[in-house]
Amino acid sequence: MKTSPRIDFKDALRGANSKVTPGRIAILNVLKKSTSPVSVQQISEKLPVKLNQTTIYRAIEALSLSGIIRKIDLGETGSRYELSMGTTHHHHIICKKCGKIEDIKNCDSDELEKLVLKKSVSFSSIQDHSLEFFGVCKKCA
Amino acid sequence: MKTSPRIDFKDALRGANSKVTPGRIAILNVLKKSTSPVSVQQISEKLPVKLNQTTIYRAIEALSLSGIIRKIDLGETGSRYELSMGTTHHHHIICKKCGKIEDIKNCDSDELEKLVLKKSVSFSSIQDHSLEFFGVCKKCA
DNA sequence: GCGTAATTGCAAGTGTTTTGCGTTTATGGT
DNA sequence: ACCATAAACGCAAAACACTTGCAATTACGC
Repeated sequence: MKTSPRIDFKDALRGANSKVTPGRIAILNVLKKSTSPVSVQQISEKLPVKLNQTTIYRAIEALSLSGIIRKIDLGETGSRYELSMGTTHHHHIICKKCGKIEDIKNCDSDELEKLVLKKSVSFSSIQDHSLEFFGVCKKCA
Repeated sequence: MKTSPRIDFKDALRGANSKVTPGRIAILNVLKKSTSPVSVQQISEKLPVKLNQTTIYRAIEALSLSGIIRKIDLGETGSRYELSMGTTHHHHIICKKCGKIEDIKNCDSDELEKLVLKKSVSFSSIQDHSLEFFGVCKKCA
């Protein structure tokens, strides 16, 4: 009997050699509740307990490095973050009018990376890629 | 007899209802000379005549809006810019070690956008996308 | 419980981009 | 060529995103 693939933040933190602190758990819970990538500002606002912004930045850095969360760049001034564990690599589509963000899943990214590597003249490996689409959502159309 | 598709910055500016000023021409020439997207800082340094940074930012904004240049986001702190006119849409691959940036051309982006639009549940159109790859170049491998 | 290294808070600093405002300049009409 | 005027510019200051140094606190293995 398989246990359901529940996300255990404590285990994830321990696995990353990070201390389990209330602040980090709180940040991860904010990301968990969010349906799309959130900014540092938004994380700060949604936190049930106030955390110093330096602490948030440092937590985010640690969580990013250990792969628990993912940094998302949408061409805005600041970066956004989303939970990485428990989710597969995916892309986003952003409405240029209202800012709505939707996930795009099941794109064959491996194929894409292979193709790009073949086209490149001076690269030997690809580790990652970011692919973001910008358009207009149905509500704004 | 076809005239070669030379880039005329003055015409482009006039076509965008922008004044033709030495500053803007200078900025465009910096971008023209550059082989990869450049930061505002880099633009400022490469300028043959010193321009106030506010002026650079405002020029960049105008040039972006009129589609003469393109904003490129590589997950760094600031944004980069490249000439849009005279080039076709393309992607980039960035070396995580040395920062080298190479253009990736001839990716079938239209196909990709069509596919993504089909997968999306709440979007009705796609205007643009950004696709950046991160890896290691041969020199750094 | 205790010791220690990791984490946090605070204050200050850096880098990027924006805003307000008064001056200068490009350009269309004469 | 001149003039009017809207656009562009320079300067100073501010807003915003993020980083750093350091001292105080806390998680966690023993």
